[in-house]
Amino acid sequence: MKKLPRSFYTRPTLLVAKDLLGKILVRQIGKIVLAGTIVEVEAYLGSKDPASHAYRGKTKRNEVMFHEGGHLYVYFTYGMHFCANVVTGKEGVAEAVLIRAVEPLEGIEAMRKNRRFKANRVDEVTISNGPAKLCQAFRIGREQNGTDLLGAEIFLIAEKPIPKSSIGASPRIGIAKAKEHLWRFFVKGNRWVSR
DNA sequence: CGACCGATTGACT
DNA sequence: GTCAATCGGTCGG
Repeated sequence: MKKLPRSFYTRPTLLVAKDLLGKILVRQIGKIVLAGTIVEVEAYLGSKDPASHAYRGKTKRNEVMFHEGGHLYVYFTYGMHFCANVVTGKEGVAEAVLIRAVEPLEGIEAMRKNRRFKANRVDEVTISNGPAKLCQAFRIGREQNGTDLLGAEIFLIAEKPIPKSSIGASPRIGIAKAKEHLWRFFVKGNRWVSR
């Protein structure tokens, strides 16, 4: 049960993305603890990546992407959804990894309550098998943008690594540009992986 | 300014 | 499978 150190996040983004698989996302809300295993991610490489929010430089919205690795970048999209990214690399490097899916471990009933829409349609898989779904379940929104992942509110803990043979790669989902890159990584066969 | 559209989801045919 | 929801960012005039 060890919190990942800053040095985990400041490494090259594609490396961090693959290593995030299998790590446990922990969210403390007062006395409530929510936790889940990360099973699907996508890397966004800032200035090198036309699909990244930071491709055209720093703005008010994407400024957290330029922070030192180990912060949380939360953005609002489609007029109703939030998505959470782990910022990677050194200060000034606008790279991040989108957390696309987690397998719930702890606080599952609280997560279910946090989800909007008809609760009877939220089963154990759909509770957190997508980037905006897990943000609802973990109560991550505007206020969590910029959160330091070395703090007490939101952090990651190490687990035994996923074997390389169990990690799949594919093009990223839902983007129009840079589809040639296989920058989506997921745990093969895991039920919470989206699609 | 105005028009367009997005790192998505849930509802419905 | 198709489509609306809903709003802030981005880009063109």
